Amino acid sequence: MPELPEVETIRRELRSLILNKKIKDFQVKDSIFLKKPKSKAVWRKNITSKVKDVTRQGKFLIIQLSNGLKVVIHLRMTGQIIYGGDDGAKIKIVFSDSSTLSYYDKRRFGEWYLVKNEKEIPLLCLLGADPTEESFTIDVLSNLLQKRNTKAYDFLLDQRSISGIGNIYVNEILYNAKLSPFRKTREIKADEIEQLYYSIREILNKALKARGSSVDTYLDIWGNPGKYAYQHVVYGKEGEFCAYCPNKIMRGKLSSRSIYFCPGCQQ
DNA sequence: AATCGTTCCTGATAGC
DNA sequence: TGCTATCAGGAACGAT
Repeated sequence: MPELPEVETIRRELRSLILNKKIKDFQVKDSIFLKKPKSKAVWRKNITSKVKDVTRQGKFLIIQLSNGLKVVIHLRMTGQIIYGGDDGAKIKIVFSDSSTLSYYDKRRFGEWYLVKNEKEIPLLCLLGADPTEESFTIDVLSNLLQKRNTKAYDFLLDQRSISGIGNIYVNEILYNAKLSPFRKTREIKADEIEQLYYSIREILNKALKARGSSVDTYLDIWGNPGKYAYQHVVYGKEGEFCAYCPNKIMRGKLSSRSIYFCPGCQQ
């Protein structure tokens, strides 16, 4: 499940690798990933341009081309981007120096767009604050929490409030902040908001330093796993003792996905 | 209008 | 042992 730290790790290294390279060919083995346009031929015709920049918005990876078009990729659950790669790739970008980028995706949920404007992608134009930016302050978080009337867990996962957090980091963040996943956003007090803010920053920064979490299929562009899963304290840790109290980490269901939390610390 | 539950997809694994 | 059923989760979609 590539979330902000994983997509950002990919972006940073991909950028320095493919900047100013010209795309020579675009090979597609499975068209399910091409969301807009859907035609393989239109992609092949329009993608042959130079890479001007590689950016990220939330969990979207964006390859900016000199011809003004943008290749927007969302890895969803099992999407992988590998520099080089093999013949098993579902999509392959070939550069004029013969280097390649390969795309793999076991569960086929990934999304590829080739658009003039990000606004053509429904969720992308609605994305909320990037929690790793300087502009994301305690006040910003506080205002966002007031605007919503939902549970802390659902709030953090909603890409329209804060972008980039998925199920691994939401569980780690809430535990670190000692905040219940069921807590209503408007009922969170000022000192708790401050703690939540620092937990968001700290967990995402540490995950970024460790090059992300490889619990399922995530790999960096070299095909190597990230190391943050070794630092997970609640995600996938059902039944293990909490580090701060005598309780054990519990697993439950919220909004039809798995939540992991300490019933003692996160009241 | 905003929130909540269901669906998509396939590989891994629990359970009979 | 071998098969089937269930689970995993990001975000669109439909229902409330």
